[in-house]
Amino acid sequence: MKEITSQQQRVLDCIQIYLKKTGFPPTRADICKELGFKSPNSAETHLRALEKKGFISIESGASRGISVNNQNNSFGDEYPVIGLVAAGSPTLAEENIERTINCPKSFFESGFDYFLKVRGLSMKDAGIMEDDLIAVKKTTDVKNGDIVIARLDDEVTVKFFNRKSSNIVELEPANEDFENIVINLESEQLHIEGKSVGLLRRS
Amino acid sequence: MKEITSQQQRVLDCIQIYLKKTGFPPTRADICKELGFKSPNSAETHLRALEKKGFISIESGASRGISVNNQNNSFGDEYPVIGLVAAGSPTLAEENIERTINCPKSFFESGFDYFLKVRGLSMKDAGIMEDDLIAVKKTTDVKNGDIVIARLDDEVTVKFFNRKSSNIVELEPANEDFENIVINLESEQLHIEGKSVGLLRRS
DNA sequence: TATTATACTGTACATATATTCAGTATTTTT
DNA sequence: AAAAATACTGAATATATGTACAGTATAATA
Repeated sequence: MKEITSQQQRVLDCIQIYLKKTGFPPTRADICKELGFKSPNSAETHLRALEKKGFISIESGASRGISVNNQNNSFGDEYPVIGLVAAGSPTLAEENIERTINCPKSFFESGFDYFLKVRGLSMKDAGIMEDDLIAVKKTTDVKNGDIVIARLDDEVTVKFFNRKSSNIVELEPANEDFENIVINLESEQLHIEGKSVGLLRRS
Repeated sequence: MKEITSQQQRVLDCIQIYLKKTGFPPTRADICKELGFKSPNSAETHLRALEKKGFISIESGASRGISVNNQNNSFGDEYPVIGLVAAGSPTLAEENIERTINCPKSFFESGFDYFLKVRGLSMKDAGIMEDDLIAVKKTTDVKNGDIVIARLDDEVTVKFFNRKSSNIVELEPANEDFENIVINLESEQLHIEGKSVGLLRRS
């Protein structure tokens, strides 16, 4: 993102204010009226400069086809909420999507991919309760102590990850009533779906 | 707001999806293309119906001049994050605002007013851990069992609310290591700041 | 039973709008 | 010193787009 000039900043501000006020972007003429330009080409050239520098995108030919490239304050993404199905189909299968939640990707620091609805209390001492929504980032890059979403055969589970040796992994619950799951990677298959990067509770 | 028909809902959804995807509203032709209509007038009549029912506004003559009448704008609002100061100044004083989080008001079902950053583990069995952010709705209308943000003298605390009788209120922690706080309203002042309507954890 | 709302197709057209071309002038970069 | 970027005015134009008009048909309402 190159440097913006003061006039280009005025145009960019104008677009955003117009958007907030009306719900749709301005035309070249609107920008001229707002900023006192007398030719639509004044707005046009500024728009092209802003596009070139990456601040906006312009859809060619479309009227009011301006969109501001701002990931900070745009709530634009629908993230699926997935039930913790005990057995069966892969995690992101459509039939498992209960609903979606509108939330910016940056809402959880390292970004995330979906929400997982928690069943049971096996992680209660880590503050994860029934029906909580865990923000899951899809990754296999997990460290000891991470809360991971793991699949053993067809069972999906949320536990602390703890690699004991190159072949032995322990999945540890945060609840006295549950026991550690010890996995020998030579004889058993462990699939790491992702790790928890946050939590959302709506009560 | 009158009742919406299923087709009108499809058109409304189409507008919002288009907005999310492109950053600007669709034309009549865009809606037709998306929903399979063969005449722009199909979109037009649906739009007029949606306008009449109050779901959208249309600026006459303006291309793509559609705005969705939605109280939670695509831009979220900035909500303050407040530290749980053990003693002193009123909760929403500016010097207590650590930072803000951009989030739509409707993110927690009943709406909320600010985030409270939790200190200590007195509510750990309710799944509330250190540094968690509680979404607080400012209200004095609380029921037994609600998690309330209460102020006793200058001390702010988060506990379960339990009214024992007209004069006696108990504030109950969710942790064996802590004890109930019994308040006689005749001799002591209890101020209910609000109640928890959700929780956000970023780890 | 008449009327209104819903739900479309299809055509037509005025105008809203993007976009190009022709200039002028100043500042910044190479 | 030449080239490129910035910052405009002004006019022209192709087309993108809203919107009206003419139909058809069904369901809901008064």
